Amino acid sequence: MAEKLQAPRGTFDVLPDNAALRTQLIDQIAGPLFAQAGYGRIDTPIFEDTALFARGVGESTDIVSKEMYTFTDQGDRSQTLRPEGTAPVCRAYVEHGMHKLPQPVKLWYEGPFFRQEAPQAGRYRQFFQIGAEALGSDDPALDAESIVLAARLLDGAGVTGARLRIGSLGSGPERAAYSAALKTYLRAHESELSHDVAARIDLNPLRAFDAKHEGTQAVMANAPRLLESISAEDREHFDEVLALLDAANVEYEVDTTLVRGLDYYTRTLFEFTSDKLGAQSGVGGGGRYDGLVEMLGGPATPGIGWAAGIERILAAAEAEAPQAQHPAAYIALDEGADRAAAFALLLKLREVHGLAAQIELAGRSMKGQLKAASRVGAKSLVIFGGGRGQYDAAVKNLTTGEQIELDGLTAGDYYDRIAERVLAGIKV
RNA sequence: GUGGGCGUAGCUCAGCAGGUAGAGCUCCGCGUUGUGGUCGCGGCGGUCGCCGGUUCGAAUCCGGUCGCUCACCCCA
Repeated sequence: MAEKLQAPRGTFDVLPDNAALRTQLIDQIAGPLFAQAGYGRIDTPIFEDTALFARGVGESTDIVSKEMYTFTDQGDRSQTLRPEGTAPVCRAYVEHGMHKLPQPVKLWYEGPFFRQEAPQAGRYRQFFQIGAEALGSDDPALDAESIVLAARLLDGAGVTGARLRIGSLGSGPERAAYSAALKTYLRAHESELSHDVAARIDLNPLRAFDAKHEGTQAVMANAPRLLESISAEDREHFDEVLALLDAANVEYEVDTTLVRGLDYYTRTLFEFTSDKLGAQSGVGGGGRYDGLVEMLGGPATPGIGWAAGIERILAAAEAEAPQAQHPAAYIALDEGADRAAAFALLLKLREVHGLAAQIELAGRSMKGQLKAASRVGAKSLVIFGGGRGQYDAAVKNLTTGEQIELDGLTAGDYYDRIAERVLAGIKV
């Protein structure tokens, strides 16, 4: 038996109802929000040099170490399907010399991303994200503006009850000192930690805070906190971000244990969660990445950004699919009708009169055509007669049931007369 | 990769003390030999995931395998 073909594991088809929901989110909600805040849209390639992610995202991250879709192209170059959006945007910023533009440069994007993980609720191998990046300033107001945008997007999308957790990772020597202290602490409790956490004490000790493993959580409850050891300058920056969020009426919880799985984050870090999503509770998140652009070969450039999962936003929002457009006219064909004339009318209604019009395409009975017209919500029905002497065509208002019969198919203005009736709902 | 749950019509599911398959919804037709949304009747549609075993006989029992799903890990 031929094997059944289906969408690859962890991927999905977006069918029309769902597509309408997505289009609405991106075009009606996100687009205007970003435009208002001075963010310009950017689209980067779906795949990039593997080195971009290896360097930018970090070798120690799960994303780079085991989740990338990497392939070798015909030129023997290692390419990778993008697993996240920040590194590519920074690459584009450098490549196009955007540091010469007025700073900060604000960019947003939307599209598919790829990570080879075991799929589960809210986690896919191809998933879609909306993201925003602002480069070239470390003003805390930029952090606040970015976070407010994310919050407003979730609001606009109908996500209720989302929690915003926020923290600061600090920077520089304080962060390095903290990292060393945490490693020492973790090693002292190594036997109580989960296997995974113990194995990456040196690679990425911070992620121990994120473990669900009971023993690990018990250890971490008493672990030293990064937020308490950041520099005075970073603390001041963080406090100002919080003050601005207060001013914006954005609710948040300061979380001293907040960590994220990408290496490039510094200072401000945040995450939106919803309890409507199962184990994958994160709707979106982001933070500051003041060293990333330089790491990618550009000038020292601070930056902040976030990304939110479109599937997760929609799952948390449970929004209704917008209604499809109702056609103004549905053209039905009686047996023996002049099909060419009916087709010509169809195009005339669309192209000359700008109407949404459909024509019978499935060979249904007259009764079936009436049902079909009703089902698609057509306002009017145009019936082409079968040349049995009754009429050439009839226009029926499907709401009122009124019907008028029009003869004179060969007259030059015949289609226009029909269109007139359709537009007027029969009466002229 | 590891563990739990599940795989029967397009969709949602029933059937499982083993006797060769059903419902609802959808779709199409008829009821009005030219006219709809309700209702009634009828029809289309399934190698019961796949392979093997037990049995006179398996969708129903056993083994394997594939797939889906949830969870761990991690993250959008």
